[in-house]
Amino acid sequence: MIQPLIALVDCNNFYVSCERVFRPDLLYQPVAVLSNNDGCIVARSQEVKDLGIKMATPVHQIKHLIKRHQIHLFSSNYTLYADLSSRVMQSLEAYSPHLEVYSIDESFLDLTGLCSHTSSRRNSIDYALQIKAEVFQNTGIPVCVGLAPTKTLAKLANYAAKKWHKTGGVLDLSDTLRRDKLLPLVPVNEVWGVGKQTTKRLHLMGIFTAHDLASQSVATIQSHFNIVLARTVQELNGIACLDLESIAPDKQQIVCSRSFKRRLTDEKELIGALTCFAQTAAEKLRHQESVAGSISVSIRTNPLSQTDAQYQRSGQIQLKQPTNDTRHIVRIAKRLLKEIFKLGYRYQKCSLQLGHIQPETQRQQMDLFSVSEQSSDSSTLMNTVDHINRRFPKAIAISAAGINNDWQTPVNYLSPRYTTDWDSLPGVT
DNA sequence: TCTGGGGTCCTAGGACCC
DNA sequence: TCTGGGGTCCTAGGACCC
Repeated sequence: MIQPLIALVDCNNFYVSCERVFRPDLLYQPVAVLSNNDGCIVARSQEVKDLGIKMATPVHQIKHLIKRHQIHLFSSNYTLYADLSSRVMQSLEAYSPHLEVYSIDESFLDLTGLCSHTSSRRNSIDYALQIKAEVFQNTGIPVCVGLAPTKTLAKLANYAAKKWHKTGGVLDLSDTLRRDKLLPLVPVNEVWGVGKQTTKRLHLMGIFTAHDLASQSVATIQSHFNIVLARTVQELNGIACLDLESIAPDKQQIVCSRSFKRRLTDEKELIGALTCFAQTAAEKLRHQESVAGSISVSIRTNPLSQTDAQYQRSGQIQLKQPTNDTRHIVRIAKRLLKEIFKLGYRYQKCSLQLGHIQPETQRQQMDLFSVSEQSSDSSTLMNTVDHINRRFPKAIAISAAGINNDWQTPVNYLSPRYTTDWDSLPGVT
């Protein structure tokens, strides 16, 4: 039987690399990309990591470092990142018939039988090096490749390929001898699926490295923790428990939420924000040809504020009849907001959540006594709106969404949409 | 003054049923 | 004093991921 071979291809400092593709002058400069609100650091170049700046650090805490080291900042340019991501994934498709796009910057590829026919490790390494070179050639994005018989080990191989430069950005952990050498060097919190809380408890049990965890009996871990971590132990030992999912399942919930640039106190302004969220969420819902059976809305003040009075509440409604009509969702959201809104608080964040999502085609039969809230021409109208908005973004919107939404996030360091907007195409002089 | 957003999965516990 | 047992469904909350 052929040993399975999974590759994890992960882009290096993805958002930063995207910015650098069009700004080669920044290649060896410290570069960071900021979160939606220009509030936190969400991507760092190696130079920034070397300064000891951690992921999700609030910008205001490191102003002095930004100034002293002249760190180049960028607001998140998701349009650009999404486009480059799809180009990376397109390049990868040539290398395996089974590909799972795991996130915006990484994919699992099933290479079983594709490059192990000589059973020499060199062969798989060559294949991975080829993948790496082609992605860079096609997109300008550097990647690292981890190879192993399970997803968890492939993640680990990728971690090591990134950390130890002499691997050349490619590492194969198919060989158990090699695993025995590497796993004792990897802190247990670097294992995929082991987070902060689990790490704390593992430390108390004297488990500090990936090797320590792999040596535990599955039953022990299952009894002290849960099935998820028990699977991780098996995966670390080369026994696959997690399948490659080449077909992305439909989303089970869709969330839209934002922190506001400034605190909102007026119900009208919250309605405006909520209406925007409802439009975005409903559009996503229709894009996967689904309807939602429940809607919930939540609002809160800033929990980190020492001076503001705190308030947080959410409300949910199960719909008699599932919908994907923006107008209907907006109506319900407004009604929910009315129920939970309290005057006199400074609201920092608001979110809208669609749940109980099901395929449109399986929309349940109405019961005998309910009156349809979704008119028969609804889907025609929504399709038309989506169609127009795809060509002319935000051309059609619900009026309550407002035009001057100054609660929206500041983008002080936004780069152009180099690849998706004619007027932003980089020129050559 | 300023601290991201969008997801998934699992578990415990309550309600309810027979 | 004793106060069934087993099953399902739903929800809230925790933990994790990128």
